[in-house]
Formats: sequence, C-alpha cells, structure tokens
Amino acid sequence: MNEQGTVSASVVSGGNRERGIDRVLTLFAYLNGRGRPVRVADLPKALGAPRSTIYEIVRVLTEAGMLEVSGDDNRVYFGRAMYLYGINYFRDNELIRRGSSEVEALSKMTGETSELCVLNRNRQAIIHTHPGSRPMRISSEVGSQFPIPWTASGRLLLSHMTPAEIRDLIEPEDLVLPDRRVVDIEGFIVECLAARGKSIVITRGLINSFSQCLAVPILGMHGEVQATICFVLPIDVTDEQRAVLQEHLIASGRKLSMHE
Amino acid sequence: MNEQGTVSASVVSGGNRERGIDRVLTLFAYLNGRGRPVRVADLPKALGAPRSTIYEIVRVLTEAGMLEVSGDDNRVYFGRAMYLYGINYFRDNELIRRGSSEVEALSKMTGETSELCVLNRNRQAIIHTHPGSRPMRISSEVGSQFPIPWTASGRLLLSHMTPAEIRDLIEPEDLVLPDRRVVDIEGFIVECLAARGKSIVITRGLINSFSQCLAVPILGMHGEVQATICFVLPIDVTDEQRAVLQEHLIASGRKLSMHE
DNA sequence: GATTGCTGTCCGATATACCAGACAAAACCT
DNA sequence: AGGTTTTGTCTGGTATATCGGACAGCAATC
Repeated sequence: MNEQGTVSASVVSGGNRERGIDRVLTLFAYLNGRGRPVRVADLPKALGAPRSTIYEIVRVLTEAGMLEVSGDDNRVYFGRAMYLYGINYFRDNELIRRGSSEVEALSKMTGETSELCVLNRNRQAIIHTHPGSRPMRISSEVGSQFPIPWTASGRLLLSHMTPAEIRDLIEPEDLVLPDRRVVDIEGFIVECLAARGKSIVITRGLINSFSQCLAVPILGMHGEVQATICFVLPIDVTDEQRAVLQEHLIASGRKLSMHE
Repeated sequence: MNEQGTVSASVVSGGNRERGIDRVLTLFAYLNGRGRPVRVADLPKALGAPRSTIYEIVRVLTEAGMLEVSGDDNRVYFGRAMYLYGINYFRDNELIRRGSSEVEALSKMTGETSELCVLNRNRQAIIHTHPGSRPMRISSEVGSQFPIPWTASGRLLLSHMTPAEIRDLIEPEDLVLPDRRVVDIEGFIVECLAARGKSIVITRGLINSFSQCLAVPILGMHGEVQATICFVLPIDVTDEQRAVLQEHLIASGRKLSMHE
C-alpha cells in the first residue's frame, strides 16, 4: 500500500487501470492520513493516479458533498456529507454511544481525561474523549489517530493477534515515538501477548515523558477486544490516586463488555 | 444537474449501465435517508441496481470500513471509517467548530435548545445541537435532517435562491408537515424571498403545534447564508422572554458571520 | 517578452468494470 | 418432504469509464 509508483511504471504500460471506486477509497485514506486539506493538483502524484481521473473523481465527489474544495487555493478535504453520514454511525452504534457517555461520566466523576479508542487498520483512533479538569491538559482530539505502539490501548487492541499478524501490521515508522526513541518490535509483541486477558494495561512515558496511560478492554461477545477506555494521567499521580482510578476504569470496562 | 443527456436511450435496451462511484453515492444517500440499517438483499430493488453490482460494491466498501454489515441478518450501515473521516470535517471546518461551541454557549446561557443548521441538498441538516434545561425537551438529534419547509432555518437557507430554483429543489412530499397539513409552495417561496436580508426569521407551529423556531443566518464573505443558528422554544414563551432570546441569537449570528 | 512550468479541461481509444444470467444453498412455504 | 422463493456467488461479454495526451490559460522566471 505504499507509494511506489516511481519511474519504472513505463515497463508494463497498459495494466495500470483501476476502478473509480478504488481510487476514491485511496483518496479518502490519503486525505485522512494527511490530516489537512490537499491541493487537487498534488493528488495525481500523491496517489499515483492519472490527472484526468483525479479531476473527474474530485468533481463527482464534490458535487455529492463527500469532499469540499476551498475556493481560493483549490484544496480538497472531507465534506459535509461525510460528516453527516458518519454521524449516523455514531448515533446507531451501540458500543460507541454507550462508550462515549461512559467516558464523559468517568471524566466528570474523576476529573481526569479519558478516551474511547478503537483499532483502525494500523492506527489507534480516538472515538470520543472528555478533557479532565487539571490545569494542564494532556488530551487528544476526537478523530486523531496514533501509531499503535505509542499507547496502552494499542497493546490491548492487538492482544488477540498472533506475532506474525502484529509484525505485518506495524510499519517501521510506527515504532518511532514522538521523542525519536524507537520501540523494539519484539518487546512490543511480547507486551501485546501479555495484554491478552488482562483487565488493565498501563504504559508510562511513551507519548511524552510526563504522562501515563491506563487502559481497559471492552470485550465483545466472543471475548475479543472491540475497543478500549483509558485515562491519560500525569506521570506523578500517587499510588492511592491511581488505585482509585483503576477501580473506576475497570468497572466501566466491565459494564460495557459483552463478555466477562 | 440531472442525467438527461442520453437522448436516444431506447426504451428497453442496455443503456442502464452506471459507474460504480455513482452507485456508491446513491447507496450512501439512500442509507442516510433511511436512517437505519438495510438488508443487503433489499438494496438492488431499492436502488434499481443489479444484484451482482450491489454485492460487489458492498464488499469493497465494507472492506474499506465505509460500511459495516451486521453479522446476523446482513444489514448494512455506515462504518467506522465514515465516522472517522467525517470527524475530520468537523474538526477542520472553522464555521462548524465555532458554530457548535456558540450553540453550546447559547444553550447554557439561556437554558433553551439551540441548533446549528446547514443546507444539504433538499434537506436541512442539524450539524450540532444542545438541549435546553426545560423539563419538556423539544430537540432533535445531531445528524437528523428535515424537509426545508418545516423550519425557520430552511427559509433562511433558501433565501438567496430564485423562485424557479426553489420550486426545482422542493419535492412535493417535503411540503407535507408531520401533522399532514400541506404547505403552499407559492406562499413558501414568498416567505423565502422575504427572508433575504432579514436578521431573524420565526416560524410557529410547523413541526408540531407546541413549538416555535427562531432562526438567524450566518453569512459568508459574499453575504450568502452559509448556515443558521436557531432556538427551538415552546410556543407560549412570553414576549419579554422571546425578546431577550432574540437579542442573544442575533448577536451570535453576527459574531459568526463574515459579512454584516 | 519569451520561455518554462504548472493547472485545469477536453477528447478519442481501449482495457475493463459492470451487468445479465446461471448456479447453489438456504429459507420458506404448503 | 417436495416445491417455491430468496439469497449470495461466480463467470463471460460488452458498453463504457478510465487513461494518455493534447491544448489553452496563467504564473513565474530569465
């Protein structure tokens, strides 16, 4: 899935055709990965697609409201229809809806930042979050996505996989933490396997040096990890404080799980 | 903008082919309109598309996470990817973001239900809402969409259009109110034209007999109505109460507008 | 002001995605 | 049970959507 489409494309010449729908999905994934509006003229290179195709696709998707093009510098991004459609998912998905209100309740009760997370291919996505009341916030925005090795939730979300599957899923760049330290893949795999069946997983100092993450699984009908809830805490909370928070968190996880 | 181009399309023959991307967009619109998961097997009839095409499209979209298929009875609905993509829109769209927090502020300040609305083809969509503190709530859910003639916001959102455009946009069934009364299209057009340039529009007893709607426009750079904010109030608030609410609402509208 | 590069639009050829229809399996009837 | 309908999968042929490339309009550079 990486962008390999360099010069050598001339060799095969003919067989480069692709369905419109596939181009569309690639485009969506690319925009989501970039996280900011992209100039239409840059898309053909970025996606390895012909210019005429891209312009046509963008035109159709814009008319449908799935994308929006900013008037002045012709940058595309997700449109209102995508938002409205996505809201349906949120409203109708029992797990997400219950998890979100649980996250809010947790944060209001404890004053700490909590998040509801799911696996999205090779990223951990934040479905919902509620900021804590601490003066210094350590929170992420809804919709942001992290490399899995950065978080405690990530270890839980991969806990049902085999080492081979994990190795296949994790890209080399995912192992690089924000401060440039590199996570050892073998150690990471061991941590994921160890997370299986655990009621809570804690990571300290991964995303930054001054926070820690407490995550619990939300289990589906067959015991699989559907999602996680986590607290993002300062690294220096006392053991007593953490013990209380753990208890709340584990209770919430149980409450949302279909399976003990 | 309708697909009228094929003049000679002989009555029966093969001219029924359509692009995958168009099928996909139709499918999305249909699911959104239905508002609940739909059985895959029903889609071909509902969309007028060949079965093999639908099954293929659903497969691809499901793999990409744009749709989800419930395991037991094979119903499709919007998937997590749609939600995550849509969140990007929410996060990055300045108007929506500012409007949403304004709506929350308005509701917290006044205790009334307020909503942020935009035009979505021939529907008025609720982008964000915050319930009031009244014992009896009259609120809609985020993402729900109404026929334009039902609301005060709708009159503002169409106020820049010509009578012909309005006539073209409004479907006959949009004119039927929830209680079966029918809105007169000519009168509605007059109301839309009258809304042009107005700082506030009020409708009473349209969606139901016990509520009224106060809406103000959010104007873009060229004076066009980009969105509206509105209060949903009981029909029997006093004139003094309404005067105060109007003032707040108009102030919020001005604050979010690019243009006086 | 000539040159170069970039952007967006348009058009014809052809590779292929869509469609019709056959088939199997399950569900639903008498 | 036996027949009928519904559901999901698969395959080959053909209408057509995609792609390459040409073109015109701008902008930037020399």
